[in-house]
Amino acid sequence: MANASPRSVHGPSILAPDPWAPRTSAQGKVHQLLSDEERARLAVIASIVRFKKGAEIYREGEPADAVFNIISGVAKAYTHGPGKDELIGAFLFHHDLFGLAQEGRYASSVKAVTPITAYRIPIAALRKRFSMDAALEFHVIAKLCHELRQAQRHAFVLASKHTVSKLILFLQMLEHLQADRNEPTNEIYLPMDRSDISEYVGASLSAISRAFRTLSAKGILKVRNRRHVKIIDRAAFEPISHDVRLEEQC
Amino acid sequence: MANASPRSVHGPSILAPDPWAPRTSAQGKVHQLLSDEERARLAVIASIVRFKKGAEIYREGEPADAVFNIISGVAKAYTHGPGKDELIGAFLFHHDLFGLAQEGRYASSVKAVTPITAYRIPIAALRKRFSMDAALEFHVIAKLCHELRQAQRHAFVLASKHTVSKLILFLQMLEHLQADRNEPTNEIYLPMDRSDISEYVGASLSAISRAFRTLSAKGILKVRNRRHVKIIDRAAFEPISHDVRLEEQC
DNA sequence: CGTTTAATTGAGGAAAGTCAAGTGAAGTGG
DNA sequence: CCACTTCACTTGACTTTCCTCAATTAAACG
Repeated sequence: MANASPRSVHGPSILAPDPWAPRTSAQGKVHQLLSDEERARLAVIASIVRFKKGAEIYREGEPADAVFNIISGVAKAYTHGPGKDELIGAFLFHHDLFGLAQEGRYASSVKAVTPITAYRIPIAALRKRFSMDAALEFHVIAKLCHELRQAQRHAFVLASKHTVSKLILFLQMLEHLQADRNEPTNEIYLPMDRSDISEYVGASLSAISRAFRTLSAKGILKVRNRRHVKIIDRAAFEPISHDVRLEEQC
Repeated sequence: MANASPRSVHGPSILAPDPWAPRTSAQGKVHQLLSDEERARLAVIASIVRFKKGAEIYREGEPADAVFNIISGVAKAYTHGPGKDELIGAFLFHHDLFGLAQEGRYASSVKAVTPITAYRIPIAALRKRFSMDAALEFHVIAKLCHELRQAQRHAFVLASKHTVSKLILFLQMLEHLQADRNEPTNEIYLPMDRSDISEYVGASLSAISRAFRTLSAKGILKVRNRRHVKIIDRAAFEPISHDVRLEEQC
């Protein structure tokens, strides 16, 4: 039920805008970066794996022997900080690529937020393909640029001072991602629970709860249920995002 | 005076660990990812540019026609958030690569923190090289992975709750980067001013000032002058990083 | 239908933000 | 070389927000 499944699954799929695409061509559009041929070739070296909700896909520090490409479901990448608490670094959706390593070991842990289906591509095989297929490499570069920008947005969320702003920015991110995946955007779907959100935006669980309350009390947002919210007052939603006091609007 | 200049400048230089390096080989080491040959080839299409301290190298949203590779000096990448204030996304040092684009436009602005010397590589030419040189592409992938991890660390800094922790994490990052560049690490050099630091770690200018004061009052740190600090009590410095209350140590 | 997990809400206290004033250092020009 | 201007940084007082801890309520699961 998670994500729309493609009509025919050809193989691994990377979806991202080309960072250097000429400005004349379709802007702001995400493209399938792999040709059917490439996907088919990758499919040969990939296997399909499944994970139950909450399952750990891999753990930080483990030897990295494969990368993953999500077919359906949502995962979270998190890392155990120097201290005790964790920080969720990213949520991973359909088409996302993860498992990139550092010194041969995974740099973060990944856990399934919903049931996951994914391609598992052994690194050795992938690397071999790299040396034979320059286009594939380039597409991975494009994807990485995309992830880098995503990380930049995350930084923005973390940097906002007020929890309400964090939440708005977070919801906007989700909405954009949803749009990129061609899913309906009249409502925002929250696959993760409140505590995941709080760990992602850098706030306490209670603060998130209160922020939802504030936004819905002001009629900016409607919380249909735990997993579905709808933007009512988009005018208030969009620009306010960042640090403008919402209080002034009453 | 900024950074040590290489004996002979062959051309652009990318320094990063190979993300998938076998565990048997030198771990944790950064490598020059480009062969002399590659650097020479890149040098042909690159030009050397200079910027004064404080100069804007490019601005967010401008058409991206070149990437840069720092020879000496320090720059900062920042972005104007949805609202009014800016967020510094990264500090860029010797060997760093920046100017990667989104939809043909720069995703952030970059300004020189100290005087800068850099290679400027036109994208068109670079892309052409990509299609002929798979190894080069792979090295860019490695560098991007490295930047991604750096962004992850930044997220950690932003996510810590107490300013003192943010500052410690930040200083640790600088120290590691310094070590990677084979510079002396008995003292940490801060090329940027306090306000840059505050924008990077997500705190107010005053808070940073107070955090320095706190650390130096506790004898953990010695602030020799605005740009140079020395870790005195490393035992307190290392583990405490994250959110453990420093107060408990008194 | 009871049990477990997720989310909300309340109260108190600590930390950081803002605003504004004061201090120190660096750089300029005479 | 020194006085002056300017900019960077520090410090203080006050306000606000968020975190912590704990108690409830609501929803999911068997």
